[in-house]
Amino acid sequence: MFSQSLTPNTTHPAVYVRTPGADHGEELDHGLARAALRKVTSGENAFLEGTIRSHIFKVESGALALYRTLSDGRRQVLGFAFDGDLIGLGARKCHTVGAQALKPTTLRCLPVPQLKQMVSANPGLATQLYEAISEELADAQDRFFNVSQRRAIERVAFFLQKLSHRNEKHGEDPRTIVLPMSRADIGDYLGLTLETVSRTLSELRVKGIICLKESRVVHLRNLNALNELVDTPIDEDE
Amino acid sequence: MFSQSLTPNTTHPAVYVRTPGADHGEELDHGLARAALRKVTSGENAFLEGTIRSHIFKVESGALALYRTLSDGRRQVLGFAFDGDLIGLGARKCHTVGAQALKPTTLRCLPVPQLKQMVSANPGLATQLYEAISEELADAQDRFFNVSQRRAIERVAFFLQKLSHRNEKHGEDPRTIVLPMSRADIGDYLGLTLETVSRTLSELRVKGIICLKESRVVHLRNLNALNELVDTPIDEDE
DNA sequence: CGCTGAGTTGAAAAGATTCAAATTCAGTGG
DNA sequence: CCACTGAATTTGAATCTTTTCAACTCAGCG
Repeated sequence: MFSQSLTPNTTHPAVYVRTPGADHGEELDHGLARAALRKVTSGENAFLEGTIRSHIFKVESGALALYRTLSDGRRQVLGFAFDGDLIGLGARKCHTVGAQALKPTTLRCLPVPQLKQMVSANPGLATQLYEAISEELADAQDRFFNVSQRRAIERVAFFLQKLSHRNEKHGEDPRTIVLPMSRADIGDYLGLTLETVSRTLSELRVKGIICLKESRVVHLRNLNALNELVDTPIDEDE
Repeated sequence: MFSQSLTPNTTHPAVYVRTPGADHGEELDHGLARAALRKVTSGENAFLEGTIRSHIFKVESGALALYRTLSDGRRQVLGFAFDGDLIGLGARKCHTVGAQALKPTTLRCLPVPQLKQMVSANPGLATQLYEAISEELADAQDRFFNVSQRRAIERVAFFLQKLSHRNEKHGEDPRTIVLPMSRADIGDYLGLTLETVSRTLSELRVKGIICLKESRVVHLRNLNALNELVDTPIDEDE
């Protein structure tokens, strides 16, 4: 599509993949299980934008924000990574996004040469990586779809719905969402200011759709209403 | 990253790849060269969203818009494809986007089973597809980056810059851009209304950055100013 | 107990959309 | 060849949404 090759100054977005329902293959998991553990403290970067992609990582625990920085200092959060997610994948030599821990986080680190070795030893792995990235792209398009032409309330609903589905997949309560990220991080992810995020959460609370126990703990009181916000972009009644 | 696995109702975005500077490998090109030709008229769909992905296509001539449709009928254009671009790639069985011709277009059609055969015969092809998709993802992130948090004028500048770079790569005049798509298509691509796109082009004209010979022919009079709009999102002076 | 950072809320301003009207253009049929 | 029709585009004005700037609250911490 239009997008890829036209970009001139596109730093290349290493592909940041999270394990889908099915995982990336035993081969990969096996290699990762024996990989070194690394701890990063809250606020620390697992890797920086533009640095050599020496390892790929699997998040054991914690949470990270994947971001790019604008020339003027603003940043765009491209996604969040949680336990079980793979990050740092990609065909390019350098990381095209940074990965900053949102809280204390532990990572398995698999050196890229070792990954390459595994791929050449096991051709099926390349296909798995292809599929994983295909998922990633699907996700990026979905996010684009749900952000670029939508109102703040729809964007925030989309965000909460995603987290809810994630909880569901992990056998956790889909109605209780613990946010490891700040309002600013959410805003940078959804293309909104932190004030708008805050206001919108308040609006959802007033409408009885969510309940804010603490500022970082969201309880979804009305999942149907939330889903409707995501599905139907116009003609939402009060 | 966060995006991929959380999505519940994510239709899957077959990966729509265009040939990067380097192509997708002789193997693939070879297969495509012998593939059947198909003509689609302006407005016709090469394939529809949700239908079985029976073939992948290479655009021989013409132009297409790749889009998804919202439940309320609105649509999101995810990209445009021009001659040389590959479309229809992806790991999923069904197309997750539709591809509508913007003008009379010819396509090479390679059946997916044949592609699979080629991949199994040539493991390197899987890696090439991986890299191609990695590019595609890079592009999607770049677009997201340049749309979600930016003003209309910056979005339109980004769009024009992309087309200019594309021309450059193809040995065409980077200052003269012929738009095969309507203002509405551009709006659906940039997350703006068609009126805003029109107004913004007028604004760029008034500022002397572009010159509109015809409504579909844009001449870039001041590339530096255009690039600045893309690079620096704030503090643009009049 | 005062700091500091995160979050909330208010009010004014900026930006985009919506609705509507006018204009241009391409293609058609007389 | 020209008027006519419909689609695409441009432009205007009112409205709506989000941002911006600022004030205020709250919790954790030295």
